[in-house]
Amino acid sequence: MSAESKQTGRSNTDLRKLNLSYVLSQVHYANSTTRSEITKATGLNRSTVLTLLDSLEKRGLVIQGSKSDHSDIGRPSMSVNASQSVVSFAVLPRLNELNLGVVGFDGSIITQARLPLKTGTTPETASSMAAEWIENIRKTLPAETLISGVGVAAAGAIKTLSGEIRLAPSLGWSETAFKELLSEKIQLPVAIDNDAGLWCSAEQKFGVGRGHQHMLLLIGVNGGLGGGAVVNGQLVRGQDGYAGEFGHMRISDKTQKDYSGIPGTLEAMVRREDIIKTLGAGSISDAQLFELVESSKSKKLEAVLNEQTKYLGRAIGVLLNAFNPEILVLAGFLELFVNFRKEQLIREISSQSLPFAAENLIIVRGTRGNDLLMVGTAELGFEGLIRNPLKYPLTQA
Amino acid sequence: MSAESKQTGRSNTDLRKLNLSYVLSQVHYANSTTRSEITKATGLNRSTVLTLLDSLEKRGLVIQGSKSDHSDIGRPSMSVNASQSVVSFAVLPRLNELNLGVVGFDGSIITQARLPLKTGTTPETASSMAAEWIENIRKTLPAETLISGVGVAAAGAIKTLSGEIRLAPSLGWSETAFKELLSEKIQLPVAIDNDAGLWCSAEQKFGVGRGHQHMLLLIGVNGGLGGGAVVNGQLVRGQDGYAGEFGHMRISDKTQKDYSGIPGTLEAMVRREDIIKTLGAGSISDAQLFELVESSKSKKLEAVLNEQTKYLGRAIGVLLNAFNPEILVLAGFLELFVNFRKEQLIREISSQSLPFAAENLIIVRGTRGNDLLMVGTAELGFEGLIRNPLKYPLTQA
DNA sequence: ATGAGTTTGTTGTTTATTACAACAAACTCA
DNA sequence: TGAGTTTGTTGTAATAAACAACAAACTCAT
Repeated sequence: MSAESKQTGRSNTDLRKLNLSYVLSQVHYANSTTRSEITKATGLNRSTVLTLLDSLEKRGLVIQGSKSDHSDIGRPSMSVNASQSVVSFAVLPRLNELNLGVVGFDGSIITQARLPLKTGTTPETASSMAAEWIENIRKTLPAETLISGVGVAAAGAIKTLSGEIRLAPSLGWSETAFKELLSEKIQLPVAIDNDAGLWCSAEQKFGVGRGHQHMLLLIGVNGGLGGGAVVNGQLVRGQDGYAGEFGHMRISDKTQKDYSGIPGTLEAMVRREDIIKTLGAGSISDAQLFELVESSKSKKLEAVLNEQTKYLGRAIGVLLNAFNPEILVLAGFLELFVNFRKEQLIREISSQSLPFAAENLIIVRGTRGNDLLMVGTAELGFEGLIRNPLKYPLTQA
Repeated sequence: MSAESKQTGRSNTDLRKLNLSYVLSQVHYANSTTRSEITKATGLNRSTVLTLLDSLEKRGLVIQGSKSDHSDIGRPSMSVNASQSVVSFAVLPRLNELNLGVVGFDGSIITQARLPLKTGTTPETASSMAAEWIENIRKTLPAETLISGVGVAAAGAIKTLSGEIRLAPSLGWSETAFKELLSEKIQLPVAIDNDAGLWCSAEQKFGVGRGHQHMLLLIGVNGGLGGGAVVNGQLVRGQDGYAGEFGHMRISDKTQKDYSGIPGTLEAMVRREDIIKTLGAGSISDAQLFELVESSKSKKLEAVLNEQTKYLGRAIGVLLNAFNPEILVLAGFLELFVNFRKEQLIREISSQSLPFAAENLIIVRGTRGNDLLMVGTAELGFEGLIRNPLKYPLTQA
């Protein structure tokens, strides 16, 4: 499909920008690589790669090492690494905490903090807390540090272009211009997106979805079920950024409602709470949950899981028919179904979707831990830099 | 998202290829335009556009007219038109007929034919019929005609890259390498895709979806319900080309089955047949159907339509949550719901999806008639040419 | 009609960027 | 230790777009 996406005529300068951008993204996603590998990957001439890398190095974005350890024949190629001196901030407001971090362009988490967030904290207050933390950290960073930007991840409906949080039930926020609120306090470029979508994107770039151009992610937590889709290597955001709300897909005539009040949706039918209740457990982690499920012999649990697997399979079937992805990632408590119900799940999927859409599908668990989401959120702050490596407004720390 | 899609390093020659491709697509989609408009649209220098257009004209792809009728101030800009001497063939095998056509690069349908297709005709026979017709037409074309390629559209599961028809129920075909079958008979590049997806793409390029980057299409005919999605200006095909099978989305616990045997799907709940039966009508066209519905006072029809609107709204809600498109196109007999049930439909949609995903949505009828699909199918034959205007293997007629 | 004002076509020159060629450098291996 | 191989580096060539200048073709006011 070569419809006009938004491409326009390209000049010589644009050509260089494209090549710089591609080389920089190679370095960023590979973290550590060599000049000769970049030469092979780009298909550009050795001397051209030299020029490109030199100008990236001059800007402080990459570091060319003297030699890379290897044992191949021929002169060893110079190592190329993403600079740790270029950083992006990640801001993740959540139910009870404000999770903050500094992430290096090499993908390392340099610092992070968890500030408690009282219920009812306003966006105004939360953004001030984040701004203050960022300013304090900024002072402690080495003088040569360059700041690329700030990424914010929130659970809810986010209008990505304008940076508004339309509704974030777990935070009790609505209709807030959060991007503006934060950016005017810290004078840095801020981007904001839905957390599930960012997770999806992060799995594709750094996690289990590496190398896949078409993927789906479903993630279940206590208060909801979200998702994301990658099509042709790009996260699907839609017109305003509300795409990927797979939790609210209605798949049943049943009347039980999800956290948004819509009946019969995936989020209404597949609930962590219901499993916890059946187990008679309290507030436990996913890991603990999986242990309990594994050791349980409860018939009632069996029934609940059967029912949930049925509906999860149905929803996945719908999504496969729509997207025909290469890989499906189940994260959060949904890992449970990969761990203990994979066969049943696959049966449900195949009985409820066209066989073709599922025939080459890979189903995997998501990457454990919250580090991936933090890196993925910081990624928002790197996007502008990668798109335009030499002109993007990098700020001195 | 600037993940590595499939971009690679770009040379000066690639730069020219990109610009040629962009200019050519501009001319193709606008059909008739002027040099100065291309200059504005591309942002390239006047002299550069001159060079680009000259080399396209030398290859016989565009025609630069002496003058364009206008009444603006200043020297009039030269008109630029897509050449009608460049053509693509469209092949559309259907239930009872083989629809064939020659489409000019300017979007005009030059010739078309409908050959009867007996039930049970094999892919081998059908491809021979198509090949024979193409060879005959080829002889009648002016000597300077250049053939870009052949596009095939079929209803069913099409593995687009390999060109296999995995299953086409209405034709009774399965597991057929149709692309290979046809291409070896005519020695022309052949591409094949799902008809609903092509319709969607055609609506975006030439029809009601013009200018939209995110759109959805649902199309209902007698034997089934298909769809397509455009994300970031590109048709979503997925891993193998099976994406967009919205008819087989399961949205209900009910057990009535669709034409593929899956229960409770959109295709099972919203059926043209059921409306026809309620009306007591026989084999009628969509236009006749709409007239009958408009004049009917039947309570039974009322009930059937209410029920179908409910499920259609539910399915649309699911899709809006997934894709957040700018525009939704309802085509085939589904136009009915835009004509007579739009308010109810919108109510159903909003009660079953997040309000945000639908707030800026445009709902429209599809473009009437089969011409659009023919043009869209021929488009498959133009894709290679547009991607690489100077090197693509154009064949003399 | 006529000339000022405006926009586009065309051509020669300049600038930017990558490719190419040649050689030096750094490694492996026999 | 030297042949073979691959990479780094540098100077030059090739390619493509931008720029500048002028001619051409039109509108509009006088």
